[in-house]
Amino acid sequence: MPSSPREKKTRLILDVAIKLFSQKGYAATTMDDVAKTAGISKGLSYFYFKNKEDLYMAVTKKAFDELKGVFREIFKQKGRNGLEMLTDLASSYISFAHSNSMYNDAILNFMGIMQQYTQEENHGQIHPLILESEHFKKLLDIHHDCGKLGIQMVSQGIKDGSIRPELQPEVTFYTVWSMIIGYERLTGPVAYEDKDIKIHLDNWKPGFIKLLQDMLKGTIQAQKPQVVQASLF
Amino acid sequence: MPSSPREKKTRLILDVAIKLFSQKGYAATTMDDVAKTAGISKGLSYFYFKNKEDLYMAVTKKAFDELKGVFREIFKQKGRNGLEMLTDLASSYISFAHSNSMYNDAILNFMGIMQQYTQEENHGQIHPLILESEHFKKLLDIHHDCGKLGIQMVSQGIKDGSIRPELQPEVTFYTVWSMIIGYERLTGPVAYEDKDIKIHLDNWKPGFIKLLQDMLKGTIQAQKPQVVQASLF
DNA sequence: ATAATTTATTGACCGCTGTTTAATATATTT
DNA sequence: AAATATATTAAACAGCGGTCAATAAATTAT
Repeated sequence: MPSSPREKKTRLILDVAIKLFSQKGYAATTMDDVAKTAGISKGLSYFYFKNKEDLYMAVTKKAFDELKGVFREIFKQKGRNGLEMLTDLASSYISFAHSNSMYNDAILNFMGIMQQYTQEENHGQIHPLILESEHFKKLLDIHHDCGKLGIQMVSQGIKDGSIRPELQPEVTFYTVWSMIIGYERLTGPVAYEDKDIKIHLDNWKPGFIKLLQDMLKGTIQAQKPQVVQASLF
Repeated sequence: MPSSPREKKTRLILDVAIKLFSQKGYAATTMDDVAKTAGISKGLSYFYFKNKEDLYMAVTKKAFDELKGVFREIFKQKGRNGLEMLTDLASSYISFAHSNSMYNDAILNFMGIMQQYTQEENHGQIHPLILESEHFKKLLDIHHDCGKLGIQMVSQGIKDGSIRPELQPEVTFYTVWSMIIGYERLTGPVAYEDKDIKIHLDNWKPGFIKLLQDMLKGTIQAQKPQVVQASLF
């Protein structure tokens, strides 16, 4: 890791951006702000990053790098079946999103852009500079890598019998992923008291995880989970 | 419905905003744009709406009104069990979001704001003018109404035996709601071709719905669904 | 070593856009 | 008809993203 002076300064700006976005949010953070905090002129920021969105995409890439790390960490641990992996994934993502809500926002934002990107009719709504961003292209790949890892977890679960066999791994994973993403969007707002119906959702998570597991185990309780790797212990 | 001249002009601006936001997106639509298209001066827009975000909140309220309509429509139909209602809800929301992606964006955006709103540490990140917006307060209520209707659907399903009885309606509904919200965020991006793993998700929806139903029916297949109301036909 | 060229860096400036405001016209009430 | 409240406008303001010409620093070539 030689880390050229150029890379160093890029990182400096990036770190400042991460800090400020976390503190004040993306919209409320100005480019003057970033430059000032980094101790450089505003113009120089635009030498290292094409524009504000490009900087945000760089931050988003950082977020996805960490997310992919979570996926890989879970996947590489031995002695656990697919169901346990996916349970862990849900749990870990929730922790991840809570400990770093700015990263979560960035990920969700990117998914929104991707959605428009894949819908012809709304293609033009995306700021053209985003699509040119090098980071954006990389992000498409990283996102896809996460998907592949998740699908492999489901496949693993089907093999080891912890997940019911008739499911299609791709469909199943993305359904699980939907749940997780959606949970994060709702997890705060739902804790809203009411007179008519008592909503006790301070601890919604266990019920959520339970439902997720039941969905994966399925209606047929026939086959017993057989751990593929007893391994190591 | 007297519809005073003031209400009329408010509606006019709102309709123009809906049209422009749908065409160009919220960010790319300027207030000059809105005013010009509505045939009024820009300053007048600020007489009817506090600011741009307030206008967006008004648009978001329209979106939630329609959404609540979907919830109520499904709930009031007789002769259907809870599971069918929730299945229909998922299906209808997906259609709703596809036919009007701007409304979907507005709803998702609002959920993001709510999330920050309920997290003390990020409270300050919300633009203070949003919280002052009359529409924002109303939105909190409408969102809650939707939640109540959804919870009642689950309760109904437990009563009529179409949903497994040990579930907590609140937790279950919000888990279902998470799935739906998450699905919409992912539904485009996922259709991404790959060499290693073939992902055929052009028609992910049926699998998604199937998993949702299985989750609700649960592992115990014992009791047969008994339709509560045969009614009317 | 020195010239030439590429890479960093600055600060001033531009234009757009959300927002405000003073002035004014129109409608409503007294 | 006066007084008051409601609409409406045009101009101006301020902040921010983004650009650019000038220049300094570093690197390469001669």
